[in-house]
Amino acid sequence: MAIFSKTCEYAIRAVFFLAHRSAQGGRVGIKEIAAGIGSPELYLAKILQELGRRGLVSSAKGPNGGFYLDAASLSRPLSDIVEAVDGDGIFRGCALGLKQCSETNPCPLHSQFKAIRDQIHHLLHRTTIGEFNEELVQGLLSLKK
Amino acid sequence: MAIFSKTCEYAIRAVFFLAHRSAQGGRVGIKEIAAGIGSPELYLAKILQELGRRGLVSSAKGPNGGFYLDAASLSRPLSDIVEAVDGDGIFRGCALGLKQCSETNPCPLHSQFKAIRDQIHHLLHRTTIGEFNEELVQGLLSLKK
DNA sequence: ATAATAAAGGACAAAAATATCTTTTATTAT
DNA sequence: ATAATAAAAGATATTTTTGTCCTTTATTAT
Ligand code: FES
Ligand code: FES
Repeated sequence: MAIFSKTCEYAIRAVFFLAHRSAQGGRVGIKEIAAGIGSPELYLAKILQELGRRGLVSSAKGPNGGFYLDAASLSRPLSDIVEAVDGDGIFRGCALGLKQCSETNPCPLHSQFKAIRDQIHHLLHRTTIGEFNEELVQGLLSLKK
Repeated sequence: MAIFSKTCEYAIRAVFFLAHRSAQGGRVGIKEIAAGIGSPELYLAKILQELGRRGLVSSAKGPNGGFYLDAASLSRPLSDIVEAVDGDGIFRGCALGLKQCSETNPCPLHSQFKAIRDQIHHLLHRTTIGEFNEELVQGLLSLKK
C-alpha cells in the first residue's frame, strides 16, 4: 500500500507538471502531460476532467487548446487535490478501519496515529500547488520514473 | 484511501484481539475472532492462514483448536504484520509513486514525506503486538465499530 | 463554411482487492 | 475405529480500481 491511490499520485504529479508549465502562460496537451509524468494518457484525461469540474485545473478545447492553471489554482493547497481524488479518509479515518475515529471509542493506535495524520494534513494544507515551480524548472525535482 | 489496506486493518485488529485473549492461555476460533472485530469470517481465515505461514500467529486444528499467540509473537512489532500484508511500500515507497524514492531523484514531496514515513515506521516498529492487552481487557480500547 | 485540433463524455475492458463456497486434513473425544 | 470439530487449502464470485476505446462537442485556422 502507498499513502495515496495511484489515481491521486497521477493527479498530483500532473498538476505539478501543469503548474510549472503554465507559469509561462502556455497550455499543455494531455499527451505531453502524460508523457511528462509517465502515466497512461487516457486515464489521466479522466482524472483531469474531474479536477476540472472541481475548479482545480482549467482547460480549453480546439487548436492551441489544452490544460493550464490560473493564478487562483496555483495558490490552492495540495489537500484540495487529495480530497477531490481520495476523499478525506487519510485525514480523518481510523488507522484500523473503525467506522469512525473518535476519542470516546479509540482504537489501540488512535493517539499515536492521530498525531501523524495531523502532520500529513498540515503538510498538505500548507503546501500549495505552485510551490515547487522553481525547483522543477531547475530540474532539482522529479515527476517521473 | 486509508493508511492500510482493509486486509491489513483486519489483520492488525485480529492479532490484537488474539493477543489479549490468548494472554489467558486459551485458543480462539475464527468465528469468535471475526465476530469480535467485525470482519467477514472466511476472509479473515485466509488472512490468518497467511500470518500463520509467517509465524506471526499459531493455530491448532480439531476440537479445542483455534488460533493463539505464543510469547514470541506477543513481543513482535506491528511492522511485521504490516509488512506481511501490505509490503514495505508505506515505509519505503515514494509518496507520488515514482519507481523508487531516493535522495538523488527526489519528487517534490520527498523531504517532507520522508520524515512522516519514518515516524510511521518507528511507531510500528517500537509498538509490539501484546502492548495493548491491559487497555483492551479494561475496555478502554476498541477493535470494533 | 470547412477541416483540423483537442478536450469532454459515455461505454467498455482488464486487473487487483475483497469476499464466499467447497473440499481436505489434522486433532480430539467417544 | 468412529464421529465431531476446527483450521488449511483450493476454487470461484463480487467489487473496486485502473486503464482503454469510441463518439461528441467546442474552438481555431484556413
Ligand atoms: S479510532 Fe482508530 S485512529 Fe482514531
Ligand atoms: S522520491 Fe517521492 S517520497 Fe522520496
